[in-house]
Amino acid sequence: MIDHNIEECSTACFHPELTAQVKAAMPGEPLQEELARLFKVLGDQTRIRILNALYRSELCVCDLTSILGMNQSAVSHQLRVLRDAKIVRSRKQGKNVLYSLDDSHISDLIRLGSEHVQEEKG
Amino acid sequence: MIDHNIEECSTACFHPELTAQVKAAMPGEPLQEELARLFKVLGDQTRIRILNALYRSELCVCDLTSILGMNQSAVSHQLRVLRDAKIVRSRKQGKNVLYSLDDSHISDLIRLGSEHVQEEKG
DNA sequence: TCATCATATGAACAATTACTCATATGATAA
DNA sequence: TTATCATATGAGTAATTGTTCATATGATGA
Repeated sequence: MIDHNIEECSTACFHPELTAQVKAAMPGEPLQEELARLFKVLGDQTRIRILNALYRSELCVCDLTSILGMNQSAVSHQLRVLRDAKIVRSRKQGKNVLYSLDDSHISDLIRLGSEHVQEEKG
Repeated sequence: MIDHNIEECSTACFHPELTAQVKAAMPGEPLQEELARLFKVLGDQTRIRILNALYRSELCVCDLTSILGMNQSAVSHQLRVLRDAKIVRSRKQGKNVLYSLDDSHISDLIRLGSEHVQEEKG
């Protein structure tokens, strides 16, 4: 849904050849859309806390409820978001459902992001 | 604003020692909050497209306007979000303002995220 | 079977957000 | 100075989202 009614800068403002080069080198829209969706899922404190917990151990919903200090419904809703994004995986064990991280990339992303955040503070 | 009225599971449901261990090993809340904020900023397709463009070259707002096919106001608003998050940097050159990535961690994050997304497709 | 427990989910609501429109700012050129 | 151009920004709005409440599902044990 890209609007092509661009108000092009009058003359010397923009750099046509550079712009064309960059435009040609850009990743495809579907990839960028999925990438944004991935980051959006990571962009919530509750979900980050869930992932930081699951990074340390496989846990059932009830454990997470206790660790996060949130009610079960809220936790389950966020777990669904993470499951849909294939960031966490679940398996049943009796009455419980155990969750764990689905993908090593995710912990790498969290590690890298944490480094950035920590360095920025200094 | 953590609610401590947790409905603790009756008995054998949750694993107290494990839960305590994980709780103790969790990163501090401020770090997790900032991390979530960082990912939230990355979690928008327009901003991802801006970053993918700036990854390839320093560009003025007008260039970005052309590359993204969006109007100047929308681009400037998103650039502000990125500037506030210290993800991009700007410098004046005549009437133009040139933007570039502020931090190498960001391109690493985008690279890593892209890998994840691409592998997931297969 | 029925009761209970852990988890999942739909609806509703408040808060946030990305875009548009209009206008302001600040630099250059005449 | 005044006009013009590139960019920034405030207000308004539609869409999205995180939480809560109530309820459903599905497994276990009696």
